[in-house]
Amino acid sequence: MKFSNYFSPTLNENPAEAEIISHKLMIRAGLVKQASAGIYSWLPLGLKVLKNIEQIVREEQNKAGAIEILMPTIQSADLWIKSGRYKDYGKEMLRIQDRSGREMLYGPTNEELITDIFQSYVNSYKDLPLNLYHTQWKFRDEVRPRFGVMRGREFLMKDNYSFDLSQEEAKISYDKMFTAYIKTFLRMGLTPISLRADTGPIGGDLSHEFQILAKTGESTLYYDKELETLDPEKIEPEKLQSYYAAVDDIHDEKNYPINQDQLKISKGIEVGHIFYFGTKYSEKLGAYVQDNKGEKRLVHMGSYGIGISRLVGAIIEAFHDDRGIIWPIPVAPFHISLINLMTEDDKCNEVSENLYNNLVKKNIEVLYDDRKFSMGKKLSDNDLIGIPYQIIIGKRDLKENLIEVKDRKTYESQKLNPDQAFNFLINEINSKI
RNA sequence: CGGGGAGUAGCGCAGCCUGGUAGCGCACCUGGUUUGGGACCAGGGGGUCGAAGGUUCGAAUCCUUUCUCCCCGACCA
Repeated sequence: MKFSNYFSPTLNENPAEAEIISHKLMIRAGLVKQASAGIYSWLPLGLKVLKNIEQIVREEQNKAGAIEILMPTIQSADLWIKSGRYKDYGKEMLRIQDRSGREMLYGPTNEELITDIFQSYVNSYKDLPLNLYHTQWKFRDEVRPRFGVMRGREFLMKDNYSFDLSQEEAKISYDKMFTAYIKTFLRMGLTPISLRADTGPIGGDLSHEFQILAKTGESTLYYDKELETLDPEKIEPEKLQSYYAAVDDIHDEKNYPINQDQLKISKGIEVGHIFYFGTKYSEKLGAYVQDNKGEKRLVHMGSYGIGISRLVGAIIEAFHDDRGIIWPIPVAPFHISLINLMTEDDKCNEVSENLYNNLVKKNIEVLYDDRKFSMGKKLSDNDLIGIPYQIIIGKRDLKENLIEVKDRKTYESQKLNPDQAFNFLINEINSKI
């Protein structure tokens, strides 16, 4: 993509409305624009990241055997009245009426709808286990939205729902999702810490939340340091669940079950939550199957959520410096910023265009900064946007047929000729996607 | 929902106390000069001062009402 043809409005100054670093950077780098409190428009760069995150989550869900569907944002109140939550949810639920005065709502979650879908079609234990998911916008009318997309009222969430014949089988589904979650966050370059959690208003008996480490995180986590060094190929859910991990209001300084030198303390941001809640909804909404003896049995359910839009902010909280964002390659909006410092110079243009075309042919995503701005403006804009690799092409080095390849994270750079740079980056990026 | 703060050009802000025809920086447009870390010179465009009402000869400024946004707290993916 040529920057001059793109739409990526960057800002020099910090927006008055933003408080935390990820929010500031998201606005300055032109990822989102606030539409109203806790509601955002996603601009091209932000949308690319959002889609990349969504896709990683999707791939890991599919690998774990979940099946994708798509449920609507607007739901009828009927099912919610049946489940009892139309009353319980209170003012957080955005209630609306259609033209004939029918009670509708903008879904804050989808247990009711999914259970209804399930009970409409599934009648036999032979069809279990079943695990359905979708990635859809939700709306929760928070008392106080804040922190940009990290705590929006409208937010994109992947949520899925597992159906099993028994509690034992439900635990197997639960552990599959647990494993998928760890793998998902590791793939994004994050360090996930899983914590046993209170089940909260969704109700039930087993629940874990997933936090990712970030210096600016809201909660303080105390956990076994083993949790920091997980091999995505060898995730053992039972073992991981046995490790110590607690948030600060649960952790007891004087009494915790591991050695002091095993204990790590870090800040975290919650990005996922999983629940096993048994037959709570199947009971209320009548989700039964027949078992092998022909007897009707309530299905055991679990639900699993990942805050996709929140992750965009959380990843920035985890990866940034004072120059801007530092995207991990798997979620980055582009792989390479190709910065042409001298768009007036024929040689610079020629080398830039060639390299750009060759990289694009190899399916590398390149943002080619061909804008007619001064060098400093372009360099700082690209640092702000945070694309993981930069190729800097200027008149000075080109006299010796050299261009600069810079790592956005370490800020280390090397001078290579264009062919070497091409080969280096192809290898580098393909090994990390 | 309780407490606090803010709405003036696209963005960031000054002006308000003490009423008198609205200003700065950035961005934007035109021309020129520049080019290895947010360029420079010259010229230019852009605001019913959040909205409604009131006081006054006169309101961005004083008064009333209202809307919106932000921050702190209680709650959450």
